[in-house]
Amino acid sequence: MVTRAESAAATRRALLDAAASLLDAGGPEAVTLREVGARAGVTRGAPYRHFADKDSLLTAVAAQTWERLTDDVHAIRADPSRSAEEKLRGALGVLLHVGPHLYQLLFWQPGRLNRLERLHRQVCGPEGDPDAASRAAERFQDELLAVVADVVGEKDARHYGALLLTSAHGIAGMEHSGQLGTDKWQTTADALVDTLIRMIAG
Amino acid sequence: MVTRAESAAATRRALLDAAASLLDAGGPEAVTLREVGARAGVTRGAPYRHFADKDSLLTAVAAQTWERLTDDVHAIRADPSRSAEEKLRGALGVLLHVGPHLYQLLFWQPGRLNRLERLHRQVCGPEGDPDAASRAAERFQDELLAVVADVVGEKDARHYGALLLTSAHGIAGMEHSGQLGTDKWQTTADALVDTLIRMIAG
DNA sequence: CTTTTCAGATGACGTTGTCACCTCAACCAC
DNA sequence: GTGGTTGAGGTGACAACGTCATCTGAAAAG
Repeated sequence: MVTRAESAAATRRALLDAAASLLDAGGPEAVTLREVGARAGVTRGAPYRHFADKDSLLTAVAAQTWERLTDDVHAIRADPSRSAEEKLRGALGVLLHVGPHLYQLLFWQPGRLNRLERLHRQVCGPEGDPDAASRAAERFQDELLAVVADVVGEKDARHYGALLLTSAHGIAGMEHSGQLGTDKWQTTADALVDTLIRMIAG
Repeated sequence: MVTRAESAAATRRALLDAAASLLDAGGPEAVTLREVGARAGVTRGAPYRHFADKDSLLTAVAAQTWERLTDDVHAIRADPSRSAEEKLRGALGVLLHVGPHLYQLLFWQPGRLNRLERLHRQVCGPEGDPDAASRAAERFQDELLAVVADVVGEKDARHYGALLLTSAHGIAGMEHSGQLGTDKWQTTADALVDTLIRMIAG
């Protein structure tokens, strides 16, 4: 016997998984609410019982992904067999190993707010609550910040943390657009991360 | 009296300008072929006389933008009143001052090839010609490479050029998503670029 | 002048996000 | 138990979009 809440939660999970799977495999254009619904075993209108609109669904996928990445970095941070520098390399590697399309979603911000969100902000005041995805991304950045602090010290952690995060972000983007392996640069993401860490820590 | 070629060239220019303007102002979702056509004074079907499809139009906008940026960097490189380091700072600044939506287009790659392009490649052989946008982007990178070489020397130019380009790319992306001015990092794009150049050149 | 060419207009089609409305089984108070 | 409520999901419909086939008219070519 399945209760209604269980069924709904399962459907919501299935919708998120289907969206992430479709995005990872076929890119943003492959993510249609109709196909997401079909993969989750429901029809095109059902997602609107769980998410305000398509943007909200994608935002939820991003939040879920950020949480997974945060857990990954947390696990690396707790691994006693790695040095501080190796932990930093691993933490940045977590970002660099996300699939291109899913990665783009992590740093994507939805368009204008839809009707429902606008109503929600109007009712709960302009300070409703920041995006769930933004908060999840912030937790990831906190974990990364802690790893950086173990390498360069608490004092310079913010400064070098921002530099490392932005640089890793750019390395990921350039790699995903296939512009790192060309004849011009002839380098790899790993080599660039190595150079960065050596410049900062070494 | 306007000849037909002149009229067609003017329409093509108007289409490109309209697309760039719409993208810059309203983001990707505001760029519809119907609105682009209307801004250019034609109807929705006319763009297909100048571009294979919407992706080709956007690619042409990207190519045009890359060429403008290349000229900007070239002008900075020829300015005798700046030091090599100042030229490098200026060249990276050219990238960082592109509007968010237009910037995203620069590093965007269109989806699957459409029918017409596929036919073209099939007729002209698999080695038709690489994307016009890719070639324009490569020319920009050549200019940047020359600026970097004047700072770190010819030998290390490729290595540090890749690092600078990827890092600047990431700084731009994080700034555009509004994640640099937060309480967590409290830094600016300029400060990060400064740190980078000081680490490499200083 | 006749014919060809080609930029542009127009109608149509399939797909998509979204909403209003309907259904029906799980839930809840009594 | 029973009757009313709730809420997940299905369905029809609509507007907007990219795209194509077809038509038109004027510039170019002969």
